[in-house]
This record gives sequence, C-alpha cells and structure tokens, in this order.
Amino acid sequence: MDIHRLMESRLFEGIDEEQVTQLIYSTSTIINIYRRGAIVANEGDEVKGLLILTEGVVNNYIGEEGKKKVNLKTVHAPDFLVPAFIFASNPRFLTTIQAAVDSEVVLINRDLLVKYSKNNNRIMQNIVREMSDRFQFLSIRLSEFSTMTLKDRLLKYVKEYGPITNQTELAQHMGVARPSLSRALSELQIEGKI
Amino acid sequence: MDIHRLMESRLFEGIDEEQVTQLIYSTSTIINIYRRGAIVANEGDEVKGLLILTEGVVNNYIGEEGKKKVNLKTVHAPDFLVPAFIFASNPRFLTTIQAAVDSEVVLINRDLLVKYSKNNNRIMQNIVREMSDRFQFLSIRLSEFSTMTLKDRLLKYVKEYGPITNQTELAQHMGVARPSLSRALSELQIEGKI
DNA sequence: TTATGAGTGTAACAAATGATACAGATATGG
DNA sequence: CCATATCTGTATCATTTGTTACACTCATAA
Repeated sequence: MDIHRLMESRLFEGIDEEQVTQLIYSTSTIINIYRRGAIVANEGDEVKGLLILTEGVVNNYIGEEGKKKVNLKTVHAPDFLVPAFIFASNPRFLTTIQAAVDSEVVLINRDLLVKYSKNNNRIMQNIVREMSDRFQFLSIRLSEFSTMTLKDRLLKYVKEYGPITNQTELAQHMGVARPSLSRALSELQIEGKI
Repeated sequence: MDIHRLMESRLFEGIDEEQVTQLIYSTSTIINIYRRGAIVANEGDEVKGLLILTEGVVNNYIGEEGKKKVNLKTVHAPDFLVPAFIFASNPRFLTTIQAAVDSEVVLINRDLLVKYSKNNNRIMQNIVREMSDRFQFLSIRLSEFSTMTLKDRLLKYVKEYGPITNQTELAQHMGVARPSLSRALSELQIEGKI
C-alpha cells in the first residue's frame, strides 16, 4: 500500500497523515489482497464498513449469475468501494466486485469510522461527497441507457475516455452483446465518425 | 404543511418536534408552493440546500428539452428531494423537477443544515441513509434497463406497484415510446400474464 | 349538450440489438 | 518457437423497440 498516494487522493483530503495511519492500522482494520479475476465481494454480502481500494482496479457487476451482466462502474485505486452502501437501511452489496488486476482492499470497520468521525468529521464529508458524485454519475448513465443508441453512447465514450482497448469489457460496460458492439464500431468507422 | 406527518416520516426519525420546527421556521428557510405542472427546478440549477417535499408529488426527469425524457423517480410527500446532490462537488440539479400535483417544497439552507448538524447529527444520518437507499434504487433500475426486456420490466412493475393507471406516464418511467408500451401490455394480456 | 383534449389500441414499416456460429488475428505462457 | 486461450470481424436470422398515423373512448369544461 502506498500511503502517500492515498494522502494525495480526494479520499483523505483535509486529513493529516497521522490520523489516516491511525485509521488504517487500527486493530479492527482488515487488509486483503486479491489476485486478478478474484471476487472481492458477492452481491448480497453484508457491507461491514468503509472499503478502500488501495491498489489495483476492480469492476462492479450487477446481474445474477448466468444471466446478462452489466459493469456498473470500474474503480481505480486509490478510491472508495461502494461508499453508498455503508449507511443504507440494508447495507449489502448490490454488485459483485471482481478484481480486474491484482488488487488490495482495506476495510475500516463501520463503528470505528463513526466513532472516529465524531472528533474529525472530514472523512465523513469526503465519503458523502463521493456518494453524491457517484449518484450523479449513475443518474447520467441511466439516462444514457434509456435515451441514447449504442452508437451514440460509443461516440460519447471515446470522447471521454479515448480509444477503445478491449471490446469484450466495453460490451459489458455498455450492457450489450459483444458482436453488437463490434458491428456498431464498424458502422461508425464506415461513417467516418471514429 | 402538516408537521405531524413530517414527524412520522423517516426524514426526521429520532429528532424531536421542537428542533424540526426550529429548522423549518428559520429565517433563512424558504417555503414554496407549486401548481400542478409547474417546474420546481431545472436541470443545471444550483442546489442551495436540503429540499423537502412537504406536500404533493413530483417527477424527476432527465434529458434535454425536446429530446426523449426519462422519469428517473417519482417522489411523494413527505420526502427529500435530490438529497444526493446537496453535497456533491458540483451541487446542481441533474434532473428537471416537475410538480405532478399541487405541491409544497421547503428549502433549508445548506450552511444552516451543516451548522445545525454539528449539535445534532441525526438529520445528517437520515439524509445519508436516504442517499444510500436511493443509490441502491438507481443501481437496480440501471441494471433492469440494460438487462431486462420491456415486458419483463412491466411484469415486475405490476408486481411491485399494482395495476397500471396511466400508460403515458408509465412509458416515460420506462423510457420507451408510448405505443411500444401499449403493445407490450397487449401481448402480456394475450399471454395471460397480466 | 357539444366541443375539446387527453389517453388508448393498433397497424405497418423502420431501426436497433440479440443470438449464434465460425474464421481469422493476436497475445501469452511454456 | 509452438500451443493455446482470448479477442475480434462478420454473416445470418430473430426479437425488440421506435416511428408514424389514425380511429376510438372518455372525461371535462364551455
């Protein structure tokens, strides 16, 4: 884990290193390592506290096993995992989280977090801000799913994220069949739009 | 405004009436009335604080004017409006909010809210819980949009919400064209599933 | 009562996407 | 280097949804 990179991220903005270290190296904090492809959490598992992705990249899939899956969000370290679920009425994972590359996740116990934030509320503010931003992100994605055609979404994607590296993954991100994505790309190229 | 109904809702769970009254009748709090069909807020407007729908019903539309719109969520009083946007990096409405019936909205200034919650954090806890629950709601809707067919979504809808009263509205909720919804309903009836 | 507007059913055709299959390309580990 | 797995392009056909148009019902206000 790279503490300095953590400190420079938005997660611990406004909080000094000593306090972060205290939180992360508390006796009730758990640090887990996951190999590429390993499942970090399953849909339905209880969310026991604040999850921080300290190394690696993970995907958030939704959808039952065997059925069609959608990748709701890809998270790159350092960042929170499912901050929106910690304080829900029913704090459980709605998504299956899978490591896209070798990854490391820190779990800070919910009670510890609450106790700590009584003295320093800044961490809670950062979590709430992140929740809000993700809510906005999700709202926009939902409207795109229901109003834009695949080709339009692809055009928007390349504008925002640059050229496409992996069609198979992108198809899951877009919630479409892989050959459909391939066809859409071909058509966009023929039309000279990409 | 019906203070007792507010007190019984989840919004002010754990907070006594005196404090709620103090918040709502603060000098910086604004109470607005909207006629049926009136716009409560436009996409892009700044979110200045906590919005509480104290009377009525409103819809949250996303999508630019003229283009296809989706009704992200219908909110019935008493409830928060867009709690997830208050503390975002860029606290602006992503949706256009329109009164479905005559409605009343209370705006509690963000600074007042923050100041107040330093002494009593319960209101913030309730807001965060509500944000979380809405995030989960949105996640599920997104996966439904991208994995389920319209007919499947309709079956799920009638299971959860009972018989359909207004196809035109429901079509916007489902993000589909009105005749498509009508056709889907006909087919479900022929198949004896509804 | 009538006129008007909103909601509904449905038909015909167009467009978008799904599903499946297969071949060629490309990476990757041994 | 080869062997193998993964990714990609493409064709074909099926299914789903969009678009447009029109007729019908129903409530409601003048």
